[in-house]
Amino acid sequence: MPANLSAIAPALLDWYDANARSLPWRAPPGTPAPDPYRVWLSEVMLQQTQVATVRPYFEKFVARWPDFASLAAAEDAELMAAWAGLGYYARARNLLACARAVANEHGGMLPDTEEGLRALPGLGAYTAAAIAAIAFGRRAVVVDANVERVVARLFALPQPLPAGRPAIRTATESITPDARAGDFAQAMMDLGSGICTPRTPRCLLCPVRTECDGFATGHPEAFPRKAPRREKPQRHGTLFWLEHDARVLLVRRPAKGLLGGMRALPTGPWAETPPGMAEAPVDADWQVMGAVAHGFTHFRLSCTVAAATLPAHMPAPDGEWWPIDSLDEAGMPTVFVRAQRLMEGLR
DNA sequence: GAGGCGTGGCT
DNA sequence: TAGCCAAGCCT
Repeated sequence: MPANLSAIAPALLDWYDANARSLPWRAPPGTPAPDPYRVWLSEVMLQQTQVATVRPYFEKFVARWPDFASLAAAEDAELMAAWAGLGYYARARNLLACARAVANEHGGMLPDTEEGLRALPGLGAYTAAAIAAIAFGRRAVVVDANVERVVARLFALPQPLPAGRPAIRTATESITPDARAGDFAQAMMDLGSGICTPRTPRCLLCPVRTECDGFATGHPEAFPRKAPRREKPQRHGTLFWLEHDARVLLVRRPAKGLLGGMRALPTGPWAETPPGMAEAPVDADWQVMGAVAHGFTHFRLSCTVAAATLPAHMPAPDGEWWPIDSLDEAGMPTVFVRAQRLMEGLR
């Protein structure tokens, strides 16, 4: 354990006052708390997603839906399309459910306690604590992947993740100040993303280097230790590009599961071996146009792209005929956009 | 507890 | 360059 626990928060807050990143959802250090709506929206977008990726989505969302009432009134389809490309699409479904709960059951106001926030869709232990601290000034123990790394190094905690999480939480609790808990949390995350980085930490720039047991070991990058990952399996599939009258057939994927609720090209099964034209939307003269690859969280996907035109006099299958010229506005996940780009390259 | 669930940046 | 990793949540 670091010799002087009480020195960590003041040193970190001083550093934050001078070095805080300027972010569109963040109030400058020392100023009144930012709009809870913006804090909530940014925190959900930032779940497992880096700042640079989130920023343009955040700007687009607040311009279009500036508060809970406007977001609660959005159509599911337009919300899902606006989220396309950001990933983890359950977040978008929960975002809408949460906005509607706030608008309809909480008088348009976000609960201002960790417990109240935790009960809302899409808000887990981390996000509830972060919003309580950042938007409402509550003392809350905020632990994300950055904080895990910073704390595991400060305390040189030897236990591998995920088993070591309770010890990390206890250690974080021991250095969280009563005042400015929101700034403290954001300072820890700025430190983790810019200085206390995973591979090669910039310890010479670190404001708490002198308190850091991991630095003292000479190998801070060794913390936190992690259990080995499982290998990702390879799967194969077919994406179907069915044209008719300068339009292409799109479908809505099932509400839950992979890419749930998103607009997409029709697909066959994603299996261990290439499925060929199984489950094509119509019986047509399918031609293989190329292939696209994509990595998901837990498997890799390699897809054949097959194209055809709708045979004359054949009844149209279920789905939307989307104008090919405006396909960018359909809001499809990335693997389908890759297939779209492939087809555009062949025109 | 462990696995499902996206995507892009970095080394 | 091919992993590794990320402001996690839900079941």
